[in-house]
Amino acid sequence: MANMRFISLENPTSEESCRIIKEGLRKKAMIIIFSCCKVRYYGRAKSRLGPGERLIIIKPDGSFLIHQDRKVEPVNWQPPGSKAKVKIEDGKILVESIRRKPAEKLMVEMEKVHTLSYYLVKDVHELEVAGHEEDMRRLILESPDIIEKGFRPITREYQTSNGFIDILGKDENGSLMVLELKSRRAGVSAVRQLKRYLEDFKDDKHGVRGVLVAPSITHDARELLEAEGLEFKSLEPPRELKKGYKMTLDKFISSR
Amino acid sequence: MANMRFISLENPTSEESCRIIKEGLRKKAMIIIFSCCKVRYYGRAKSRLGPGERLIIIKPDGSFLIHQDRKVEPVNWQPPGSKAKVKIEDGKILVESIRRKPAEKLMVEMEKVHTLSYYLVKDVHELEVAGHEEDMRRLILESPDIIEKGFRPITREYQTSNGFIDILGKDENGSLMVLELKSRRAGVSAVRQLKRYLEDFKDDKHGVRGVLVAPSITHDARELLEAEGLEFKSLEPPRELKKGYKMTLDKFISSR
DNA sequence: ATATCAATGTCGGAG
DNA sequence: CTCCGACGTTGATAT
Repeated sequence: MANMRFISLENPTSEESCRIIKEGLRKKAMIIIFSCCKVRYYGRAKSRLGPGERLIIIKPDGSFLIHQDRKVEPVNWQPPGSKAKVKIEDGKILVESIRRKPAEKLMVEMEKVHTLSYYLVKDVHELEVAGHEEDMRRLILESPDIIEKGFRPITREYQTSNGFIDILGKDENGSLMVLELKSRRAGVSAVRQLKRYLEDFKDDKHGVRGVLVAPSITHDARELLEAEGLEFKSLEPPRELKKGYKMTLDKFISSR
Repeated sequence: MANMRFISLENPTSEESCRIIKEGLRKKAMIIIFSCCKVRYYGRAKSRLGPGERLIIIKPDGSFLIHQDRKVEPVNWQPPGSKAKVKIEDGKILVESIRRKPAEKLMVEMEKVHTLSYYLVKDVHELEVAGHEEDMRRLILESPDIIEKGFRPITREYQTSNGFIDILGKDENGSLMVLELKSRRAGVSAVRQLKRYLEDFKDDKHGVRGVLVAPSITHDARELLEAEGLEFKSLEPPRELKKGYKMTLDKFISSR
């Protein structure tokens, strides 16, 4: 059993639970508890959750999650870097997690632990994702003609008094073009954002074109856009994952 | 054992795992799996996650979470309403979760299941929270003098061409006041938002005051605010939970 | 179903 | 450390 990478208990006593949770915290394990509990939180906001059965997760990095049987979001949580402590009070297990700045405290009082386990986790891989606004930006900078024939980018992240323009460029006639990128369906707020950027250029002699670039646009946004004399260019964010990147990197490292 | 509200297995075979997961899905249980797995996702974006040990949660409402040993957010997930299926392929367990609209698919391929359990969850309570923007709004509408002596709200959620104003009112001299509320430290984006709302009123004869109401403000936001002739009022969101609300409601229901 | 907006948003990157 | 903006944001509410 010396090799055991995890421990799992059913219906442990409070004393057993307390001991195992402490052990898990000391070993920087991922601790999983299914129990009937009450929860209180105080910090940026304040909350209270009456008794019920929930899943509690304490991660090696200090992240602390309490999940109900619905929704993707935890009902209560603490971020990475938080410090957890456990003790017994009136025969019940109390788990606290504290964050220093901002000062926040999460308190879990367990009536009954159904299962308790901890795991010494081996996981080195990071998620690889494609399809973000940044992927669109790269695509446009590499292949500007995707926007329209003759489009030439000048800068990315150009600062105006109303925030940063995603891409600034010129069309084939030399007129300035301000591109606002959205990786998802664009709403009126995206149009308003584009409109604000253009305020800095309203004295430009050649005239300036504002172009919203997104996979699609809502009805209201389209109306506002046209009323403001702006343009829409439909573009899907590229969803290409780099092929074999990690493999190559691994090879490089192991072959040195 | 007929009363058993949960099942928990250590190092189950693929066949056992598949059977138990199916059973859990059928019973609308909360399924918890700790396993070495690879993950792929395709939908609004696309992602790939190489092999590693992770915690997988399938909730009765269809929510599907994959948690690594760090961070609060799941590395991959599906929202409530998604449909999960499980099968064995090449001796490995494949779990898929599909969402119809937008079309999204999550695929988990498990190399080795360390623990597998499911729970028939009893949890009726909802979280009670205080400290939101809405709590600030209520406080101001109930006690307008908190903003300044003589302040009188006219409407909440007043619509402009640039979105909804949180609270519109008048000061003791009859000048219009536009309040923008933030329950957290306000940044430049909050000031820009307030600035936009005021555009609709720039022709007002009495002059209009724009007031950002938040517990604090960033340095840059303060500078922009002052340059634009706007004001800042420091106000903490009240963090008062209703006392004994549920108790009273329960009593009411049980006493009918 | 769609659109809008708050959130203990979380998270990453830049200054 | 703070600040700023993107996110497969999620979740709730109003239309």
